[in-house]
Amino acid sequence: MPKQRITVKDLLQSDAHGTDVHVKGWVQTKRESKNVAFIALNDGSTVHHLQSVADVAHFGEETLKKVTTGACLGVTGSLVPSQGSGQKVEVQAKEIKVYGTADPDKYPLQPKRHSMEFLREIGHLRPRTRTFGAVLRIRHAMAFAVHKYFNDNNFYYLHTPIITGSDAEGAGEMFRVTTLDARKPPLTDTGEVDYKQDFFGKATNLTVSGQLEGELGALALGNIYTFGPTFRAENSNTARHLAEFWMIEPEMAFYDLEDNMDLAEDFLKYLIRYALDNCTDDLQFLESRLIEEEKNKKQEERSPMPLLEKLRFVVDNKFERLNYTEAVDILVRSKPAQKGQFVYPVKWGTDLQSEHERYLVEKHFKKPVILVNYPKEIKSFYMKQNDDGKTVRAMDVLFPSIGEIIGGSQREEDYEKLLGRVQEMHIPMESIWWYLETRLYGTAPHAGFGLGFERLILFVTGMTNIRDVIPFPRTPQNAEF
RNA sequence: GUCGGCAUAGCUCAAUGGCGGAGCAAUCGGCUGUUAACCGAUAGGCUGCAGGUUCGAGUCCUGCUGCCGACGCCA
Repeated sequence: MPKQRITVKDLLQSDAHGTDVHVKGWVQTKRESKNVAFIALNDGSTVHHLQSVADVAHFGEETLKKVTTGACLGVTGSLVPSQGSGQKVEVQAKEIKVYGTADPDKYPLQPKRHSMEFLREIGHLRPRTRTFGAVLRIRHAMAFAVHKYFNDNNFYYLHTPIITGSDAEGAGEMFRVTTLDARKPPLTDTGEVDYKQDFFGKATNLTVSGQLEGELGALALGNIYTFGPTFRAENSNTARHLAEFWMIEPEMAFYDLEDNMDLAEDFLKYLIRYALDNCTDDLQFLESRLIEEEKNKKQEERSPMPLLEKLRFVVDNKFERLNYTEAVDILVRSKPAQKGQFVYPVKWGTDLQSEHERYLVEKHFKKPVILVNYPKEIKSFYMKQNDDGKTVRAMDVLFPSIGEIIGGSQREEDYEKLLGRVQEMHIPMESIWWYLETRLYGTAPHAGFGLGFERLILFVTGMTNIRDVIPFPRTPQNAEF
């Protein structure tokens, strides 16, 4: 008897008929008739189940009674061609070891479709569903592909701090990190909380972006990227926002905005192609799941194309690139604007609303769009100013249905211009001096961007809520599991 | 945070202001190999919580709580 466990994935590809195998996993369903029971087993290695066949007389009721949906089993048996049509091979069971039963009266997962809302309530068990298994395997593959892409292209993985003392980026509200007694913190003479007595001797927060530190890396190592958790204490309640999410932020010395766009497009296409090449089974499962789900929807609410076709479409087509100013022109002349169908008016100088971005991506161009050269007033202080005095070298990559997937820019490398913006925006020198010094000593043109990892996974998996593409979502009023 | 919607069996959902139901799951039985098996039966409920209107409230009204969707902030 082989002691080594073989995964369901390997088993299903095997043609070593007649050999004994040992497989372990969780029961998805059991179908039983008088003489024979069929146990569908899943071990997380693939979206497919293994069918193991158990002779009722051989095992007896006592054992088979414990084999219920959710139970964990070890099955030893002979790998044989399947008599049924659903699978090529199956395991004719000789021994069944029950590692853990799952009381069928209480186990919440059933062999049926559950709503995503219900599965969020049982976050500790939802990885056992096929849908979450598929999403989590794809998530893993995408994380691996991120590292592979950058490693193959000579980028260094830079670990930027998670606890930070700077509030410079202004990307959003921050979570305070402190060891002070929340009930009676030490106070200064003026009655403020005295963070000099805190653990780090100053006020600290969880990072909202690794970019500023990333720039330090790029201005020494050339090309770097970060890939880590990021925290925003915004009270955002949408299907696209998390309080804790993972962000990928490459930063490149000697890149201008064009280079930055080229990298962003190539990177996204590489990742999606990687999923198409390496996650075929999971993507096919998610695609058919989506088609099934959309049968209940009206024609106009259904996706314009199936998941795999949508992914191939993005890989095969060049992203549309245009200036913010051009985008505003298109929007002003658009049908919805003329008919007054936009909730928000389109005007040069204001940020584009979701409805405007969606119109450009989904109706006008019908493909990903990169918008560049935004008005400086609506963008961050560190972005390189254009000669027109009005715009900065910012870029947003917009994807269908999820909107902004990447935000980036060429950085301002001129010390005086950067200092000017810092002063205009009243950023305290004691929190930003080190950043400014990079422009004082051997400054260089450079650029970078941030890719929201979960937004990428949303797009690749076709899932609709960002809470369902991260194992343990953190959102306002929810830090369960 | 703003606006809107929803809350009924373990799950997904029905029920004109008038006796709370179905499918799935569970339990029991049947079935010669099934594919989210099939057939028969059984059991399962403080209709989210607190008030109010009414002869009568799951249904109408008020408040609270939770969830969902859209929007804002962004990635």
